[in-house]
Amino acid sequence: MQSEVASAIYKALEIAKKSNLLQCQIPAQIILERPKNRDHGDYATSIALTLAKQANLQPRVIAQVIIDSMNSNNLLTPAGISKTEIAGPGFINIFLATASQAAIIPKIISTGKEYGSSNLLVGKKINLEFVSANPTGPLHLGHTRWAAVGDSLGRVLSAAGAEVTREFYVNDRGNQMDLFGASIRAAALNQPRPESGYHGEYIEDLANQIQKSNPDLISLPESESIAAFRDAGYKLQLAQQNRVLDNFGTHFDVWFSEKALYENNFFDHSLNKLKAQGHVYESEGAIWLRTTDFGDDKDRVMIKSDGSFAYFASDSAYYVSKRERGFNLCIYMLGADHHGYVGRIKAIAACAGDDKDKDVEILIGQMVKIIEGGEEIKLSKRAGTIITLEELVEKVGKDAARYTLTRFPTDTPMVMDVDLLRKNTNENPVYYVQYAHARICAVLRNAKDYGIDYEIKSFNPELLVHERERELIGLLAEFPRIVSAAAQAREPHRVARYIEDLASQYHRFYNDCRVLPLGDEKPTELNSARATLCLATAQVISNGLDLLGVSAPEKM
RNA sequence: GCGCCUGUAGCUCAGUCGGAUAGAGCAACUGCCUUCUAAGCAGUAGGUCGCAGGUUCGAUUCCUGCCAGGCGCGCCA
Repeated sequence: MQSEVASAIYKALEIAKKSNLLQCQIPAQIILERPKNRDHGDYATSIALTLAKQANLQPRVIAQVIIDSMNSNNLLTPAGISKTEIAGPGFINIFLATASQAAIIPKIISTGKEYGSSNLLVGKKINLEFVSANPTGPLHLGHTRWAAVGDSLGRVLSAAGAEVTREFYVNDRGNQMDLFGASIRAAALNQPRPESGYHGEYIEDLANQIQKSNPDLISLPESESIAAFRDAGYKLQLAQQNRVLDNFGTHFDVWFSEKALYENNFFDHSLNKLKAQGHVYESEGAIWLRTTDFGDDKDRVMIKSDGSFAYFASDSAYYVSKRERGFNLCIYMLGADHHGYVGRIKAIAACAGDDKDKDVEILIGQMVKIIEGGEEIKLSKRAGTIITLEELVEKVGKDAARYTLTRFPTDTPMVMDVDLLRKNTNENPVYYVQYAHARICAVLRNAKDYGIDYEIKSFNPELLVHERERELIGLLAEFPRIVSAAAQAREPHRVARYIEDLASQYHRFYNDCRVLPLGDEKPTELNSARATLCLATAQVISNGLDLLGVSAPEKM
């Protein structure tokens, strides 16, 4: 409906311009908004206000010209418009005819799971990198935020037509890995762990497991033994992360090994590529990338003066790898403690000859705090430091954890209240939304028992005239727009906020509009039409929850 | 010192092409179930949108400065 309305306005403007009633440039897109206030119609546009200046006319005069043009050229009825009015400084409020508004219902049902999808990002091949935790310990809260939001963003981008690869970068080389190996070995020997090593309880678990399956490692010469413990521990820990993420509903397409960047001369290849662009130089015995050419604070060392690779070497080669694997957009999701990397990653892209504003995007996730019993939880037995993903899921369940983490924009620090997430009331938005879905399913089960026919083919759109019905339908029609906007802005939380609105709107409808017959009444066409509306609503809630990776239960 | 993020109701937070009377949940108060799931709905109350300027028909939204809080500024990974 929306596009019909927009094009009707567009045509009206064109005609008015042709007949010299208006002198202005017609914008390519007519923006329709949903007014907050229902009295302002189903849609409203401020087009007359924005054109006022260049047309050199009062906004209200322009609005009148547009409306006259729509009237005299018979544009209203075909677009499903029943009424227009000019309001305030020059808004045009648009009211839809019942039947044309309700036409979205069968469309939703027949489109099913695909309703909300678009081709907005068709042709975009996106590398979505998130979590990328070091394989030296369990995933903690910061990772958890990305595990939820990143996965959801992947779903939203896919729904917008993009081809998305979810990627986890495994830092499987370097000092940290060696410290990790030494820590496990120390635990196996019952010796004190290295000063700056790893101290969580899980290190002992790893040591025990390795001892059990490979009792010989302990007796190897020290450096070999550390390496052996490192490699064995790394495999176990990575598998543990994989398993936990899997339980969480977050699945990666690629687990990319940092070590692999140094195999088959790939690093040299990527270095040559950067050299060819002219931003590599040597100084004080080290090899540098001149990232300051592109706004970074300082140049970065790739190969240290002792000949070893700096971490940044991997970053640069990794970027080259992504681009060579055919991705035309690389999205990095980083924790706030890494936001200092934004400049240098962008600079790598630019040094590789890419457009740092278009080919790379970096999303920063702010910190997550978790409170229970009114106090912040800081300690985790397992990790030795902060609470883990696994522990969070044990406490509140997968759905509540995922939902809560995805319903806030990532650039805001957030507080999770464990006690609240365990509540089954509308304090807890997950249950609020899921409950709406379960409620609809119950109504539909009962409708079936009544023999009420809510198939598309018997749907009569003229009957849904109640204010609550119209509001609900209007909101259902918004869903594709919400998903597209969420994809465009890389903000999956918009989907969450939308389904909360939708759930609320459904509950209001449910309260005021009886779906099923009362007592001995015989089912009417209105019962059917309302049941069909219920079915469409359930579909949209379910699609929305699915984009967040949260289940849509049929019973609660 | 420099950079990024944040500041909206008592609390937790929404509010991007700048739009009409700034919203939701909780907490407080008042109603609604012998009939669809009350895990729900309706109502009352609650605000100098951090502060001060600027841009314009119009600013919570854009720009500048300031104040407050969080985080980051290695030839570590």
